[in-house]
Amino acid sequence: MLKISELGSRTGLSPHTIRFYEKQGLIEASVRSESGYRYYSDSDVRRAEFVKTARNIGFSLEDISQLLSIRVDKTAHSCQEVTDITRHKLNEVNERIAELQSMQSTLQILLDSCCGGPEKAIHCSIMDALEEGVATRANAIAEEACA
Amino acid sequence: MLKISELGSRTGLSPHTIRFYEKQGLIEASVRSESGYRYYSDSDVRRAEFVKTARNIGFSLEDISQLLSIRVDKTAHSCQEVTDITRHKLNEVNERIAELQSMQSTLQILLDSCCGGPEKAIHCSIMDALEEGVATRANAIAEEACA
DNA sequence: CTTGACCTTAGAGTTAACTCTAAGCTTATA
DNA sequence: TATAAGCTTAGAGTTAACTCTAAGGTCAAG
Repeated sequence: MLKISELGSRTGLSPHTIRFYEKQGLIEASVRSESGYRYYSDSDVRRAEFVKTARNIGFSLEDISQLLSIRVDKTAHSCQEVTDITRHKLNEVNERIAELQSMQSTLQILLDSCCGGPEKAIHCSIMDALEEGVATRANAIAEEACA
Repeated sequence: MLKISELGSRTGLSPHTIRFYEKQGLIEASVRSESGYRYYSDSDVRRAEFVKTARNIGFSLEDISQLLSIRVDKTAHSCQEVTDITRHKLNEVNERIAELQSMQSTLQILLDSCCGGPEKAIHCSIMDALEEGVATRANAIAEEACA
């Protein structure tokens, strides 16, 4: 049986975070000492490691909560439920990547357009571009949709 | 002179957001009526549009605040200051993209490994992977660093 | 002169996932 | 037996960027 800080070193979670996860219903110490100390069994540790792994991948605590429900009774759930959660997460990630790539390309274009030197910013092409309204990829799509 | 909701339609910002930006010191109405109504001049509108453009690109309000300081007195600032802000943002965006791509590849691998069908989740390879601790790209890098 | 749309303010609420604080017990070590 | 490290709790604070609410004032049209 591990104490909370020991579980912390096993999983890379801080005791604070472990207590927070408990409040969120994700993990629990199966034993409490008389004085109230949390003690974690092997099975508790595996559950905490599952949570940490899912968290590393990028799942939200809400996603993880669903995955944990499946985990405690796998016969009551299908692979499809698991892939649904995973696919949904992948879609979110893909969308966010697309947004960031749009920003990336705009920022790169701005950087390429400017001398970046000690010159006064009066003729700075980045400032000019911001003044004129730079078309991001997202904007371009929105404008196309209007046309 | 435009009223706040008119500025809103010009810029795509809600009156709420415009007031919020004012509280943050980003924009201001150069005229207030006796009754307190905000009235925005052409110059105010251009400033608000500048803010919106920068926001679309992905700059934080803090970044924009700096860009606006440069904007009001370009002779006191250099192109380098502008590119520094831009490059810093690009670095952030690149880092975030790398993180998300790591998640993306892990999620894709998980999805490819699972049947996704109506089968009971007992032998679900995604659940198994989460149980065993999936190595994300970030993890792999961290583990290499330790070895 | 009333209706309805719009404006004002201060301040609270939202989201996610922590992160920390204070005040007080418990436990292990020297 | 001191001392320090570690544990407990409830609850507040953090971050960014909004977003909304309540209570009331203003203005244009009919």
